[in-house]
Amino acid sequence: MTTGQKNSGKTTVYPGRATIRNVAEDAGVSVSAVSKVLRDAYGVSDALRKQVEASIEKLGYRPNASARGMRGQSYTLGVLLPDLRNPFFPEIMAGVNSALERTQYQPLLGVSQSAISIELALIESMIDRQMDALILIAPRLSTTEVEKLGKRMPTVVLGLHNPENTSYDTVNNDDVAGAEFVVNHLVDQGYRDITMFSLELSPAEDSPVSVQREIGYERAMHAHGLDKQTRILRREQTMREVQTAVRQLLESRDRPEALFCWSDKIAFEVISIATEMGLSVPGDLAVVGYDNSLFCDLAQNALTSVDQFGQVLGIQAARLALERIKGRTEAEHFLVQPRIVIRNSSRARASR
Amino acid sequence: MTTGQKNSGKTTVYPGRATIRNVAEDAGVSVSAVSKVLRDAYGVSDALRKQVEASIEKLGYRPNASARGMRGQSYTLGVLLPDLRNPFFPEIMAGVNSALERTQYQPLLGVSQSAISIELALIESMIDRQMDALILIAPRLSTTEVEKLGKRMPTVVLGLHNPENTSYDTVNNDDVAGAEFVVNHLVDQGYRDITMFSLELSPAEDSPVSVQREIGYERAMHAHGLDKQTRILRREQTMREVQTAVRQLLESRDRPEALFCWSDKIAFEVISIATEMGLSVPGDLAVVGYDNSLFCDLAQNALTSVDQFGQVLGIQAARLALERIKGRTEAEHFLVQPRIVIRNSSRARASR
DNA sequence: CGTTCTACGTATACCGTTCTACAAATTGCA
DNA sequence: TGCAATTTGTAGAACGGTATACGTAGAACG
Repeated sequence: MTTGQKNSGKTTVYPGRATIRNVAEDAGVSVSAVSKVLRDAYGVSDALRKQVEASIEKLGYRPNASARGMRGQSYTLGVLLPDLRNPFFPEIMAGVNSALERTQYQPLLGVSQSAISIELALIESMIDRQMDALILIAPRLSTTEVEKLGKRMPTVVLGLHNPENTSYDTVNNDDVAGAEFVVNHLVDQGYRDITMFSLELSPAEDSPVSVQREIGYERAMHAHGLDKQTRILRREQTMREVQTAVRQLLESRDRPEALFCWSDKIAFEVISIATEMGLSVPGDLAVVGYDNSLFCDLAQNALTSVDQFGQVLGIQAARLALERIKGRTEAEHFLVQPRIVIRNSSRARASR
Repeated sequence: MTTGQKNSGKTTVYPGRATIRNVAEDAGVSVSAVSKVLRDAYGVSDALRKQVEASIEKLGYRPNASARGMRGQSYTLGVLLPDLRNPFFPEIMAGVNSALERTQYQPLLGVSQSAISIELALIESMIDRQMDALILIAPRLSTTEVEKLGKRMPTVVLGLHNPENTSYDTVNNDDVAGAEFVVNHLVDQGYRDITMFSLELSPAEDSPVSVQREIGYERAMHAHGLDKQTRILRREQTMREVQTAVRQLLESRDRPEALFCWSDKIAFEVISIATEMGLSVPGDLAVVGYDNSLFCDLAQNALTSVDQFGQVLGIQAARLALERIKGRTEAEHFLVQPRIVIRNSSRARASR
């Protein structure tokens, strides 16, 4: 029979809430009038607005986002993060949040665990949920796929350089400049043999930030006449991969004087392994990171790092997303100038 | 009339997608039939199912979650985090994600920035968005408010002990036991003068985890006859508050031998300040944290900490939420037994 | 004074699902 | 064979908003 479902009906266990119709009735006006007030649409007298707003207040009415999503907007922005463990991403979110604070829009996060399959599923699922726009943070997707996505819905991307594309906006810090700052600073402190620890790319990805940072690194090394010392080590981001590579590098005869890591996360790992091996930082090895994340400031790390102003990036991303929703269709590309924050991990090299 | 304007008028710049009607048409069946297949409902022959599934596949159809939300479920779970910067929360999320991986349900995160006003707004906004259930992680809300919420919709709470409540489920680690482990371990290592650094509560909050950990601390200290050494320092979670308090404590004449911090985040800060002051850990001060978060393992921290199995907590929370959605109404309370992970920061005390 | 604007409101057709009520076809059984 | 029971499928009314099309006053204008 299958009649059993006791809580089947729509009334379920949990009580209903005021609808736009209730408000209209209470205010003695039409449903359309209420809708107009809600949307701040044309053709509403002051008196009507007051009237309706009073009823809304009185009934504690809140519009149902699903219903809205069916016809117009859902007032929800989807934000896609690869990983919550990277302390840089929270900064961006803080920016997004603060930019949307006083608007009707609500950002909701999805976490892809750095897996491209989950990333794709998450994007689809956000589209299913009628998100008004998507903010992708450091996506694994290829630029062509993101470009396709941008044609489907308003899209803003952080951490993927591609100024030529037309269908989506980008927000980035100037990774080339950031890397140049690092090399210049290290050279300044007396280091010459500077290796870069970068990210191994899967074939699918094409222009994430690490590539830009490599360009900046190479360019600056070249400018200082250090072509012979130029060395880039690339590894996937898994702990095991990173640890063995770092250990190997630090144990080898030609251990560099300084190591520029493409992210703080890697740099912390480097400090850890160096410490374990009895090497002192910066005495035996200078270390520089990228992101200037929370933990750089702790004395046990004291990590020199490039600050890319995550909050600013987040604020701009939110702004661009809202503009897209409002109707802008030409792509816009925002670039923040980073700064280097100097700490003990790159202190001047003692002359030998 | 109203033939099939394929692009349906208002579809703006972005193209439409297949609807349940398209699928029905393509498969040559009724809309209800397709809906039944989607919901795995009673009264579908094998042949029909095959037929419909083929069309779904062919058209790349995906149900619109907003439309679903209007009638029944939205297949979305809202997860509320106070703060992304705390490295413990990602663990929980990983658990939630993995538990929902193979289901139709999608978890979406909201971040309250540890502000009770944002937390409330976020909860409302998730209700507006027809979330099927809410998972609150370490909420600032009082238990009474959460209780009210639990009557409105399926709710699971992490990090708020209240086994007596009836309207919502809880998932926790045994904080009392965890704190006892810490004290027992420190005593074992030869420490006697053990201070606890805990959390200052606003009047609104009533039983967060820190209180439970205080109870465990006090109980264990008492069991070891260390009532006279029992000392709890409470501070709000802001960096400034914590730093000045720690500095003061470490500078004072009666600096403790060991400091048990209610969270890793605090413990890292303690290590930093101690390092800055020239104190060695554990030589001059043993430090223990709580959460066993990612960075404990780094050699520069080497922080002994209590592992509360965040992933397990997340998995259980997701399970309970799904059960609630399915119709369970009696509250369930899940408790995980934590374990202590011993590292260098609490190494045996050298006898004086 | 008749006509055209403009400002303000309303009626109502959707949007894409779910799910109840019901019809039709098939099966079971005496 | 007749009739009830079961299985399989369909029609169509919601759900709670949005937005178009339209009606109705006054005001402005010639």
